[in-house]
Amino acid sequence: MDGRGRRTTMYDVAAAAGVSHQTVSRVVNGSPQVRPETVERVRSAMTRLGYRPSGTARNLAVRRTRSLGVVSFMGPLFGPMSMLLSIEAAARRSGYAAQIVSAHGLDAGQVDAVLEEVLGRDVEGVAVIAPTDGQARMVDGLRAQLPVVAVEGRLGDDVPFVASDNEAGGRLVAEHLLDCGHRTVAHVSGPTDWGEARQRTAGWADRLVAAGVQPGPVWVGDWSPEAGYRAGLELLEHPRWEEVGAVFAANDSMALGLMAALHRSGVEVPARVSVIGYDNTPESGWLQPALSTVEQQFDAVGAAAVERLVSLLEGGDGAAELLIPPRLVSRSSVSWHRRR
Amino acid sequence: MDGRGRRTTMYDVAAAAGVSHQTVSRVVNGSPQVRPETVERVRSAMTRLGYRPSGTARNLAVRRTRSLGVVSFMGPLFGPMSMLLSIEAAARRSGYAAQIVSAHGLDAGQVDAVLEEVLGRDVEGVAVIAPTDGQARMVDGLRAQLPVVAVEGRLGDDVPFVASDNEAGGRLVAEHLLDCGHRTVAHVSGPTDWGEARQRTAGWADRLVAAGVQPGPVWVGDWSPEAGYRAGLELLEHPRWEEVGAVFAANDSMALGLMAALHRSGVEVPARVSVIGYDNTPESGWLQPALSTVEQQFDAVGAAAVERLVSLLEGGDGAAELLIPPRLVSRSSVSWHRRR
DNA sequence: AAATCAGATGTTAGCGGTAACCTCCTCGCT
DNA sequence: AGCGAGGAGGTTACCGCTAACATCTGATTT
Repeated sequence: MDGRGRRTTMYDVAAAAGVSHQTVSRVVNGSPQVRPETVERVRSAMTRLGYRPSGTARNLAVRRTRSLGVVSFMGPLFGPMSMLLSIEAAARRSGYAAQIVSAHGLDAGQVDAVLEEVLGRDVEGVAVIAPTDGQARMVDGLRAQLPVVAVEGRLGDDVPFVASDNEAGGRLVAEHLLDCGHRTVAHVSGPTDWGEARQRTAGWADRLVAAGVQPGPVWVGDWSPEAGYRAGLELLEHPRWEEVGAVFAANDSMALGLMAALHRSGVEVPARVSVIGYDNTPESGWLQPALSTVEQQFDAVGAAAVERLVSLLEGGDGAAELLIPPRLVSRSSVSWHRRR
Repeated sequence: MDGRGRRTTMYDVAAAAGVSHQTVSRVVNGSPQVRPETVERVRSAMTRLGYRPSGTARNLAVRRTRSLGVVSFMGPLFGPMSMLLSIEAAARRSGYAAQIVSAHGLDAGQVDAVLEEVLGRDVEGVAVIAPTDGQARMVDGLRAQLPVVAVEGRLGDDVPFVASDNEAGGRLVAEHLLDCGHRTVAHVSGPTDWGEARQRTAGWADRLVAAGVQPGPVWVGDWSPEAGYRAGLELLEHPRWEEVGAVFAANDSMALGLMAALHRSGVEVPARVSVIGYDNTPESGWLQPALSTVEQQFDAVGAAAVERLVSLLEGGDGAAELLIPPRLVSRSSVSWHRRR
């Protein structure tokens, strides 16, 4: 800015350095077509005047913003949060800025406002972290306008989709429990309108059935510790409680609540019943007992999502679907089943 | 975009509706100076052609971007993460977009790159979440260019600063412990180059001293559960361990690790020793025992930060400093001290 | 009926860059 | 000496919008 509030432009620098604005532009963009001494003169004029190029003007001229929208439809849960960060980092590595817009509520008005918002920022593509159903249709308008990739929640068959393989995760859990000799296992699932929750449950059930084991009683929670706690109390009242040797909670928070309920009722984990969670939050290894769980590779998912989006922008066609395998983290909350 | 890749502009819409581009502009911006039927004609042309206004061009013309930079210098810790989200939400409520840039590392090169990045996006102001020292000087260049507000970590005396009142939080802890009859309390602090850590420690120590109690042994951790665990093990070996009736961990994660260590060694919490944390993470109420802790009002801090920044942009002068009081959450990990 | 006025719309000139094309100069070569 | 090539830099025309001012109606005033 100069004295009268006008911003310092290339033309000012050009005048000060005794060259044309185009030469200043060349210097700014590191063109080799400028003599070193000229570069020096321009550089010094720039710092003397405190010049900063206008990204806005540049974007307009080149007709690119190099920015991606990231819309996230939920609060500060561990998973979604980690995704957000990992996408931002991946985008930056690819030379794009991430325009993050997060909406906690999910009502139609909200969703529309968020989409308007992100569209209005001239992003070149959008990654939608939409783990619950019902956002799919609302996002239709978006898809018509620019490349979209769905992360963690499917948005429709024709939208490229990247996620952690929750079905595989569920299977991993079932397998681990079977390996440990468990034949009756209960489950506290996530909300049924979350694709991730359904898939974890499905993978788990499938694997059990494949082994000739009947999936045990199931409770539906909302990811919160409290939901796990309530499920735990009800589990203790369940007619088949005596037979239950293990419980699979669909995330670590619910596993925590569940263990709290069991503990309060004097039920020992893993001596009487094994517990396994999902997420591998930084805390889970330090719970009592240390929680066995499944770790998702958020970084890989975020990187893949950005990569797909960028390839779409560059004219490639995004492969339909990519699932990143999770891995089991075995700790002490699961133990061998001792037949009673 | 039309068939040949040229984007649909106001002029296209204008032509299609038989008006001038300026009238289209008026319609887009909801000017009352346009006849309803004209509005209708323009609107229909817009949807027919799939027109989207270019925010970039608009920003250039009005010479405002209405966006704020938010730079965050650390990883996915609960506190910083919550701040990020709350600032984004507050900014959006005030009509600004938040340009989030987060850097995990802190070396000089990194910091400069991040600042360049955020400056290059034409933000009007910047909120810096810089909880550790050493970023202060690096941010000097920024300050010269545009309004800056520091969040959670002071950036220098002349930079407006908004944070949760950590000293008050420390005092709250000490007071609570004193109220419960504890006279010897140990402390696992955060890293000493975090202002927040130092202030929690200072508030805690001050309050104890004011009550004529000598602050007990102190360990320095890095916020991780593991650090808490190690401190716990060392605490058990400490010559004065017998006298220690309570431990204040500077965040919930370390409190968790600490409790794990105590548990593993057969020390009962809170029967033998009380433990109190800081942060009130969603999980802390469900630990065993439920963790007493201090809750920070991240939403209020974020809102205040944005408010200050916006007021600076509008020519106001930011008040120097604002501290938001935290509140104590009393649960069962702290109990009355029974004199032995 | 001429003058006035306000509402509705059009015209022109930027905003701060980049792209494409053009000019000028110097150097090497025949 | 004449000529072409290429390096260094300048000119001009956009990019897609808004601001400011100009113009044109038709209705109202006198």
